Amino acid sequence: MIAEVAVNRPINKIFDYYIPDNLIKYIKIGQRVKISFANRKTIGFVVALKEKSEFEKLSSLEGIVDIRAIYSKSLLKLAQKVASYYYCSWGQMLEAGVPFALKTKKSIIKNFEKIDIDMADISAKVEQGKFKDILCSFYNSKDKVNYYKKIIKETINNKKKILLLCPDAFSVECLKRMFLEDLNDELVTFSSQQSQKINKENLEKLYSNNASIIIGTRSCVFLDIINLGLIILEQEESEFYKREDSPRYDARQAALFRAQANNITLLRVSLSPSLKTYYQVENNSITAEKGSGIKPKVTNYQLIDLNAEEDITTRKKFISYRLQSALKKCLDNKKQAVIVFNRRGSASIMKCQSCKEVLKCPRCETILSYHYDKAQAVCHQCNYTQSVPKMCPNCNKAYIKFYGYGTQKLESNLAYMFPEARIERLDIDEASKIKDRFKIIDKYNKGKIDFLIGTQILGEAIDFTNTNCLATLSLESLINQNDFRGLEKSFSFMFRLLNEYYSTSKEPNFLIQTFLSDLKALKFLEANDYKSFLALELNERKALKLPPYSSLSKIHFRSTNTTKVQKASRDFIKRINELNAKDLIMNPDDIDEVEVYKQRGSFAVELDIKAKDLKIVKSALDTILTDYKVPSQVLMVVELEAV
DNA sequence: AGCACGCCGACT
DNA sequence: GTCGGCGTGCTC
Repeated sequence: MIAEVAVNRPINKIFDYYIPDNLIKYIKIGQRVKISFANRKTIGFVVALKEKSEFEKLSSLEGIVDIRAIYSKSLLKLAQKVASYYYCSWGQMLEAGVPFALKTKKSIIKNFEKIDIDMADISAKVEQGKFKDILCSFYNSKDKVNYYKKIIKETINNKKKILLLCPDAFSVECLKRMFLEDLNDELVTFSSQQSQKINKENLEKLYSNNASIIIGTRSCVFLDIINLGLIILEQEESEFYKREDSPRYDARQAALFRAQANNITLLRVSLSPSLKTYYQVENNSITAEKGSGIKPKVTNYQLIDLNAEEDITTRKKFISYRLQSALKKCLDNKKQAVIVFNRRGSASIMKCQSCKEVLKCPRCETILSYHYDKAQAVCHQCNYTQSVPKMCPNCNKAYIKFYGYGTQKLESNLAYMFPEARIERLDIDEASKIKDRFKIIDKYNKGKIDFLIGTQILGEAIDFTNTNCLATLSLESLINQNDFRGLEKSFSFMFRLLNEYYSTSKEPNFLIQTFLSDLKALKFLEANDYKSFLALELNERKALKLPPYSSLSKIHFRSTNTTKVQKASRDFIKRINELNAKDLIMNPDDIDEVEVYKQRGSFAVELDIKAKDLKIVKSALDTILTDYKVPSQVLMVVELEAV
């Protein structure tokens, strides 16, 4: 017998392997197998079995990795579809979908006699149902979770299973906690932050058909689930659904393909739907369903315009008088406050007083931030860390001076202002692990913290009941000028926070302290009118022909060799230009305008391909990438639909 | 992706 | 003379 094997290489080809007699009775489609490929030992995926091969000089399989097939036939098909959509090989996509529990290479099985689980063929059963694509929005996470519980029970009653996809490991843990009481026996969770032991136990539980709700991150969209009846996308607006490295697929797109193939419902859930989804609702490709709950009214809203604030010393401390008095009132009344500030560290810039040289990351060329807890300069891009030289390393004439604010500086300023207050920070420096994040959140929820300073990692687990002050100082840092989606992202975050806060706080005060006080969008925040905000933003995009009124994809080239990235990207531009494709905009379109930048110690180029719709971009990429070979030592990442 | 093969330039 | 650059082709 012959196995058709897909390998984790950028090769659009399937390779035949002879199955040795002793393995024939164990081999299954969807299993991983140990093979020798191009003189190297590697792992491949069995995508089909057959009696004969056209190829004459076949090698034999060297072993079977999985007892149970990790992919059903329909999942293999799904992976193939997603692979061709995102321009990677079948094998690369299958590799990206391997369950967390099976990712170690230790799982190679030596003893083939102890096989007792054999469920691989059960999922051949085809579901009868109807495909639907629905957006469901809520004002707060409590309403959302109650709705989840209701729809999960309904689905379970129909003897179907639910795949609940989360953007990150933190959300997986949040939902797990919320479901634990009611649904513990039915629940399994998967994430890279969970221990390997738990991931394994849960996979075992899923495979032995003892789980009805499967909660997990991105790659779980490829989990083999028998009788899947519903896919939920939690926080559908989150960018974390997109994989950062190649294959740069979007789990939301994969989930859509899966729902379509299985004739089931894809439920997109959000407290602040993305502009793209909202646009699709407007154009009737997604159905909007009204979530339960009442829209909270915004009261005691204060916009603190830093341009108008008179006291310079206060401004220097970055805490305005009005914020200071609101915090004092909180403390006096034994109430809590949450202060949102999105910049980590203490100083955000370090500059020589003489030559004006700024300390930069040698790997990324980004500006380093100072973190006083470590007493080190840190790159927020790649985590590069160095000590701060006393004298300027460039001119050796003067001291390095610290400018700008971060959460650590804010914390120390608040501690100076309110020595009696219990202040803590919730940022990646303070809580890099999810357990630590929950420790801080639980402490706050128990009333053991007066002021909590948090970055955007402030999740949905915070209980605002006793919080009488929510302040944000983050508007300017959230609105990233380099990204036209900065406004959407920052306001989506603010609306989410605002609605959660006003739904739970008994005596809410909301303060926005900013220099950007005349932003139009702020009015919609005060009115809690997210829909009008989206409409405003859509108008802006329409005028500038930006997505969703156009389709923007990116081609990334990376290498440790500058000339090689430059050459590769120039060659790519030439190929695009030779197509003479109508309505296709390449940026840059001139080979002399290629800009190489530093990223984590290597060199990178980013090319934009823009058109009226995705079809035009895809047809150009189809023609170029079919016979395209990425030059050696260069990494190419196709980022389809970059926004 | 890696690696081998093969064809041209600039060096001990 | 040969060492080494990288274009092309192959991997069951």
